[in-house]
Amino acid sequence: MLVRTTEAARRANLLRDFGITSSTDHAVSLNEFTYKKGTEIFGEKEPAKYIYQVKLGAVRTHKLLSDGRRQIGAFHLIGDIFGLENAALHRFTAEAVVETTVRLILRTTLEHLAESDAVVARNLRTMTTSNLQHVEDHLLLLGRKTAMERVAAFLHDMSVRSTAAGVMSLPMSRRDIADYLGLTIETVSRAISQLHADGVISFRSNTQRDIVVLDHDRLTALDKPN
Amino acid sequence: MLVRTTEAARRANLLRDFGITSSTDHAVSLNEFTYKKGTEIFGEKEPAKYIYQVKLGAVRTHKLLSDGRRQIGAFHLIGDIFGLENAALHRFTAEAVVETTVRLILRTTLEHLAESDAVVARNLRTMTTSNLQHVEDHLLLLGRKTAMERVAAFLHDMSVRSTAAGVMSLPMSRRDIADYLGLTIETVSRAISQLHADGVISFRSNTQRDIVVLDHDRLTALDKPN
DNA sequence: CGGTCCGTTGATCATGCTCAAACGGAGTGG
DNA sequence: CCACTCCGTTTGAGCATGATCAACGGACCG
Repeated sequence: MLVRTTEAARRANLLRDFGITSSTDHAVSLNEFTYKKGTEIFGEKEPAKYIYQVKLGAVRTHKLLSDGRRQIGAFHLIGDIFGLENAALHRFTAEAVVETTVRLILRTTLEHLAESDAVVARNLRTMTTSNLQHVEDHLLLLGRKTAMERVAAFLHDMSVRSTAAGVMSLPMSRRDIADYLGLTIETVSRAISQLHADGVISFRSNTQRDIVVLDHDRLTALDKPN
Repeated sequence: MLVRTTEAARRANLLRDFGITSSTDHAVSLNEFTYKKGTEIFGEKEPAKYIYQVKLGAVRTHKLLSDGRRQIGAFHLIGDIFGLENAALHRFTAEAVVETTVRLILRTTLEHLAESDAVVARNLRTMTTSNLQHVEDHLLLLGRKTAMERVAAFLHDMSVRSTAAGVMSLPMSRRDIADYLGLTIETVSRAISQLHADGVISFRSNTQRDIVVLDHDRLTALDKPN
């Protein structure tokens, strides 16, 4: 009995770790899996069997045109949920940007849970909504913002999301950033160089992936408010 | 008693008209309202009090940058639901493209209904999902497609959605189309002229807003498949 | 130490934007 | 009924932003 109680508590904790609160205790199986850099986690149009949370690393989701042009929809950092589709099939391909460990939860489990537990259902809707909000904001960026505004918005967003102190370490390549912002790698590189020359950002260590935001206000000013 | 039953039946029918099926009968108040061409139905960041369905006319939803640049997120035609945010505030401004009549339903009513009725909840989720899908596909268009591909995709989509026969009547202006596709009115106009010159489409009547798709295959070929 | 990958920088190009003018319905008033 | 204006659209000419093509350099890795 004691064992069963402990096990239920552990599962409840795992569920809570997944960012999903429940009004009652439920048995939910949570597994972990690690993907090497660049490998596919799930493909577009595959059945959406699991919902994922990034435990360690970073994930990108993208769509492709037949000739190889790529649009990255979002980057998912530690703690973020992804693969939550509310549909039978995934609508993006998900890949590990770097070596990445994810937690998995069966979609059917969560949906079944949502049927009986309004709190879980509400949580799922909230997550879908924040997905939607991000994508909607990205529409405006892709449709109407200049290259510099896009890069500034990206750095600002990453800075807010990933930094505790002033340094952020971008796990993704210039190509990934370019495909996220609807630009080329050269344009992204030039914009970042410009920001550096203007004293808005600086680089830390030997790699180009650690960026310090020196002038946060100037960065946000470059990204036109909406 | 008979009166009450009839009233319940009427309400159930209205709910069904709204595209929301319910497992049981519920009292749902449905109102209609008509907006003049160009008027605002709701504004960005306003409380999302109602959910809407287009009964007659057409609606556009948009976001603005501070300097007036506009991104239209979607056009809603007859039968379409809009304003379904799953959040406290609207994230787009909605305006009537032409004189438009909408059906309204209180968001709280629907949400309350969804709490107890899993079928309603599922329907709401399905609608949110199709919103999400449309926006995600639009990301790819705005980030990676050429002007001609965008216009072709737009005409194809409108043709599929609004046409019974071969003629579609576009209710929105070139400016609206441009702001939807992330282009300028001149570029949209040139692309449409090009399609006309190439014999892919033709114009009906005296106005420029009735378009006949002559070569559906060639139109879809111009929009790269994804 | 050679090779590869990734990012930067430079030079040129092209797609789509800007500016400008003309066109053509729709509506209005003489 | 016709002239007039207004407004949205088309078309043209030149321009600019960002793409393309190319070369270089540093980091990493065998």
